[in-house]
Amino acid sequence: MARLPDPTLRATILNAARTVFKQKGFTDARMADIAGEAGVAVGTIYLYFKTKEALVVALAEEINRRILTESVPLLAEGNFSEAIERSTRKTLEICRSDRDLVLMVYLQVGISAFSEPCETDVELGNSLIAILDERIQRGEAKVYDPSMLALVIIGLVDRAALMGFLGGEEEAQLLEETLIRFLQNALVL
Amino acid sequence: MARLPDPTLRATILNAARTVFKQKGFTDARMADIAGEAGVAVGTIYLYFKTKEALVVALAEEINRRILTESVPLLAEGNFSEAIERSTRKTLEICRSDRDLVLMVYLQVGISAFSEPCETDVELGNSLIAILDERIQRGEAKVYDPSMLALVIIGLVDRAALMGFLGGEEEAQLLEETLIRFLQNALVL
Amino acid sequence: MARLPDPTLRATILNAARTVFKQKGFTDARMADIAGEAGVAVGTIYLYFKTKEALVVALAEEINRRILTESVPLLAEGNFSEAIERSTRKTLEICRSDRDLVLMVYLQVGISAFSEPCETDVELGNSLIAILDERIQRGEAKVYDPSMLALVIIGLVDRAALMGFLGGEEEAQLLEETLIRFLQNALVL
Amino acid sequence: MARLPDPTLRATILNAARTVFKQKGFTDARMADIAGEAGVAVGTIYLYFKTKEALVVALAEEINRRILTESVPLLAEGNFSEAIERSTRKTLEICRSDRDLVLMVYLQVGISAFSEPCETDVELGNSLIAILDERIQRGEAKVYDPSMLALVIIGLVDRAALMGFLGGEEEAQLLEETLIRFLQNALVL
DNA sequence: GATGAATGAGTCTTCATTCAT
DNA sequence: TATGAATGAAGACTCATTCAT
Repeated sequence: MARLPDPTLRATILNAARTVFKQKGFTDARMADIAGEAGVAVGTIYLYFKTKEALVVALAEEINRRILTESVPLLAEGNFSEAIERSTRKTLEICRSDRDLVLMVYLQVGISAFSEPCETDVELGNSLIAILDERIQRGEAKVYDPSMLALVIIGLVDRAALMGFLGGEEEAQLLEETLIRFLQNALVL
Repeated sequence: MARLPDPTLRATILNAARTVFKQKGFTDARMADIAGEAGVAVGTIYLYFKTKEALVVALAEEINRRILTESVPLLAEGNFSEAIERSTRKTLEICRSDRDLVLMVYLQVGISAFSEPCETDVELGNSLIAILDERIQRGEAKVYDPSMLALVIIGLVDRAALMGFLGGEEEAQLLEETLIRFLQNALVL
Repeated sequence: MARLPDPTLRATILNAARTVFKQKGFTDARMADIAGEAGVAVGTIYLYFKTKEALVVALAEEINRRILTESVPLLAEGNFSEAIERSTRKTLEICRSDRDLVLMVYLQVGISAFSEPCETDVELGNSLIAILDERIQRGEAKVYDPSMLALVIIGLVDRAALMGFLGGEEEAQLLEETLIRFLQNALVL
Repeated sequence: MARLPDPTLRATILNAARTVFKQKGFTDARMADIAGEAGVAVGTIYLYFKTKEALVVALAEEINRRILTESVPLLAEGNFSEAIERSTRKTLEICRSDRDLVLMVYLQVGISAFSEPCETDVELGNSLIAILDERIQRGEAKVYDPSMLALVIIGLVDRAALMGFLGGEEEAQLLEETLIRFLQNALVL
């Protein structure tokens, strides 16, 4: 019986991968598990993703993409100090609703440590650089090298998101406030 | 009386593990490689380390221990702003001379993400908390929750160290300066 | 549609296992040897048999099945004394043509001594019990507890088959005659 | 601290081996377990036994030796029919008090199937042959080839012992009675 | 004799990936 | 496009045995 071509199959598989990775971790997740969760055959996964690692990268890209479109623009709008707060909260919120994805991003560090950063990593960096450069030009931000600053901020927020997850709810909240003030103090002129 | 346990063997094996992990990464490093590098039999490794992962954890503990004894105390001495600079430079220097270990530490995030933080992680955090608390009490540092602040700083410096390694020498230098000023701005009252 | 499962592959693998077990014994037989003999990949074996021991059990079931269908029915037909002779000769013949399998059956005693008897063991016992009970009812056989008698006979013939193999051809023949008369004297009224 | 030379160490080790083999089976029993149970170092075992298998053979010899000295002579004394009963009961009693050893004997079949029978196997066979031959000469026993008959009887009793153990107490008793009458019917003229 | 640290050969099994259908 | 049977490389770990003390 021919299955109708499913244009959303890629997304279905990716969601299945997320679920299974969350339950079992990267190493213990078997492609067969993911196939089962997605309701497809193992071979089908390979029509959409070249390797198991590609699934992780795609998952990481997904959260990067969300931050890129939902969180980063907030940093460019309005008063810098408030922008930092809004943007940081948004980023942590995104991470919170996809906590497993954040772990994936970190896992990916292991995967890509010796390889190339993925496309959205670069995009995310560039967007941030542009915004920070603009803020510096306008005299709203302390003067840093924008590229390095972007690295520092991404790393910091990323790491804070992970740390928040490893602790409890209350601690996460406290960490969020600390992080925002930390960033404001470090950045706002 | 039987052959006495060789007290240096553990260190020999650990160094071999560092070398091999550096060359091949965690996953591609075979226990046989490590044994060969250490000049012992494979089984001997298992007399000192329960699993392959235990080698990584031990390696991570090593760098934590160095930061704890060499780098953290610098943060407590003298003028806070200068202490931040000295301590940060020292930390990055330690990381630089053991860049492979840093990657290991990051890899360990993958290993221990769902498990307990290792002993030295906790110690490192507590030391930092004590120092920051003291600085805040003395009115030298901006007021943050010390625990959260410690997390933020550890994460930040850690991440920066990793990032520096992924880039070139020049970029690493620039990142170091950026990081120090970032920390100073965020912390010093 | 995927490659269809090869219905003969299970038998091919089982035969290869028989050959290799015969040559090397259970412990020294490597799964790779069996795979090579069968002309399949190692992993393929695991599609049909859960473990190496499962191969032995399957082999043991095979000879049980043959005895059950070819040998046991002879015990029910015609004159009891002659039935004993025919059935015993047939059993030993089956064992002779599959001498390696008999050793496997014995090996299985080691494997399953503390676990459940396999399905065909039970079937074999039940068939024998039914026949012996019938013979006793008809006054053709000396009166024993049929269940226990079945155990005794199975054990005896089984053991004799093994012993015959361990000796030479001539001895085997002599053992066969001895066994038949032994059974006739013990059983026939 | 020098341990006093223990003349019973061989027996101590053998008993430890019996205990551990009983608990874990041959394959899963580690030499270290046996050493621990015996309260000696691993290397010490090798002063008394060449290999792990040698422990099994020694254990098997032990039960053979007991049957040889305690059970077989009973078969030579007095009325044949009663001698069969007494001897069989004794044999099964020996097996019952050392049920683990019987399993070892069976395990040994796996070990020695392709190698030589052990010394006491031969002795046991010869003793039995002599007695049966004598009984036949005296016209007390049905005429069989004594060698083959010995094999049949040893195998039968041995197997019955094993089977009895796998069942319950009551079944064992029933099996014993069945076996004795079976042997009497088959043997006594 | 006794010890037990060191050895290292040995292998079952897994599972990402392929490809015939 | 989808399937899933077949592949086979890969490797952590065990444990019987040795031997320096």
